[in-house]
Amino acid sequence: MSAPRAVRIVTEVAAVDRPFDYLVTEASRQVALGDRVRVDFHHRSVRGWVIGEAVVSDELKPLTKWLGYGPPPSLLALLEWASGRWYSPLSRFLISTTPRRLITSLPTAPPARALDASVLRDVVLREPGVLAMAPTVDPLPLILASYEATRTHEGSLLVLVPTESWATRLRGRLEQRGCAVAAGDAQWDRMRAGWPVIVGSRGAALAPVPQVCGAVIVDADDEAYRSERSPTWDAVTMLRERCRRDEAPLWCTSMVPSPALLDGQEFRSLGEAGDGWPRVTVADRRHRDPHEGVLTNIAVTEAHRALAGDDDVAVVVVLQRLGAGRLFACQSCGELARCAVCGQGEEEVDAQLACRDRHELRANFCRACGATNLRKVRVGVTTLARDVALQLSQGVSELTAASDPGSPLARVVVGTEAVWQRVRRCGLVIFADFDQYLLAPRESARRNAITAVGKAGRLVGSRADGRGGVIIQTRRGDDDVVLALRDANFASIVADDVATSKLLGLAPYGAQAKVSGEGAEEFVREMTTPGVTVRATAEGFVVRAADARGLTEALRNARRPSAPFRVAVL
DNA sequence: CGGACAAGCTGA
DNA sequence: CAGCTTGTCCGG
Repeated sequence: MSAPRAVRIVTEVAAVDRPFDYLVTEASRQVALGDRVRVDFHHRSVRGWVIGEAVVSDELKPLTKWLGYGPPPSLLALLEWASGRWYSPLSRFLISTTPRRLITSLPTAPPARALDASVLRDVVLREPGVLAMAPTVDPLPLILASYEATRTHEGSLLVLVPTESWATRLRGRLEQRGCAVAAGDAQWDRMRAGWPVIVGSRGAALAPVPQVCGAVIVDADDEAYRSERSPTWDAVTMLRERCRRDEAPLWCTSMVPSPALLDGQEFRSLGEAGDGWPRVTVADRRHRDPHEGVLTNIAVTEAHRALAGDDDVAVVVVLQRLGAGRLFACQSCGELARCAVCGQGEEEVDAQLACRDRHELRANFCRACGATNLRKVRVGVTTLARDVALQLSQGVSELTAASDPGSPLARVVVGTEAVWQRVRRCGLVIFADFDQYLLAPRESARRNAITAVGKAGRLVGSRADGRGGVIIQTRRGDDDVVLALRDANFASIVADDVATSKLLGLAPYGAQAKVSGEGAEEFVREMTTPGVTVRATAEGFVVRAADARGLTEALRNARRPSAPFRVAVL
């Protein structure tokens, strides 16, 4: 008979964000940190996780049963950090790393085998950190180099790509070259056993491997790495912390690194960056016939050339959809109506014009030439598809996120950004209305615009291979972003973004959280920590602090309100 | 979250 | 005042 033992348990009941202690009995076997157990909790039988040891006392109830393996101790510690960092119950994070079925035994992980010399021929190892990588550059050599550099260290290599379909393809390519790869809920036991390589999307940052020996995040600025639902954690921040704890190197690639990704590091380019970008033609609509169709003459000419090629899908016309907002343009000079304060596109408000933030409500006239004939210039996918079909005399497929993924595509496709998922290759991508990107009301709008062209480049190929091209239809032909795209040189854009982030106190030069809901006001009223500021917005409140640590502290120290509230840490 | 228990309401 | 609803408390 061994000495009595008690453990600290967190239950699946998210609303009760507090651990409770239970006695370990002979029946509950040798429970270890992270394991899943069943306990009687307040007249209910619930599942939970062991998160630590506890002091034995005769007031404790015994835990009912050992259920199976949970996250390894190192991941458990990371999740505890994450629950503070993103202000969320620990059980929320634990649930997201828990397999659907119970795992009661683990396989033995194979060794991380050396790769064939032939596979490594063109592979160059890079220093860990952030690498600017042009969109058409294949990240595989970087991943193979990281594998080769870390495979003799204890632990697993985590490889993250933005989408599941990309992960599936990459998994096949790595297996073909001799890597033992595990991924997904179905192979949870393999990951828990420490398989050499893990490949996945955002969730792979929380793969249940006992130790990380290295990690690669491809396209690290992709929005897919941030969770939309609460908790709003992001894979880059999470994996940075995980690699720091495991003393493992982390390589991040990005088409145009954001200030948050760079995190103060210097911007390094991988190879001749410009060559990996597509050939970009700017069709400036200000200097064109206002009666020209939705496609400019140059776009029509290029489209016919692409249709003569042999790509299954020859032409893709992309329309960035922007909620209900509509842009207004002057019919005389072609200039867009923009807010004098913030530069965002303006929309119609009570027969006048104003930006989304309503900085200035003003009369309906053109700031550039004074004319009063402003006109809506935004169209939806359906209208656009009909007009494109007429202009090109071609059958056209409409493609949105709601489209049936199995439906066949015509040689001309008109759609939203859902096209990046469906179309693998084409001859020409036309951005019907690039201003929708340039004038989007977000700090990251400019980088999103560039990234969209990068994704187009993955369909049409780079300027170096000369296969296809991208046409940008815009009324802002002299915009920095448009010029940078034409020249495939983004150094000044990156530098500007860093300067803006410093000025506005955005990550990594400051931290903020959005608080909303009925109890939001009561919650933020408690925040009196020096250096922490609270600002009211239309949706609730924004709490700002000098860094993530200060923000975490301010949130944790504030008393929880009685009314429901939501916190989204950015 | 959800069961326990207390206080409030109702109808015979 | 039993039987039911509604509200608040608290969990090991």
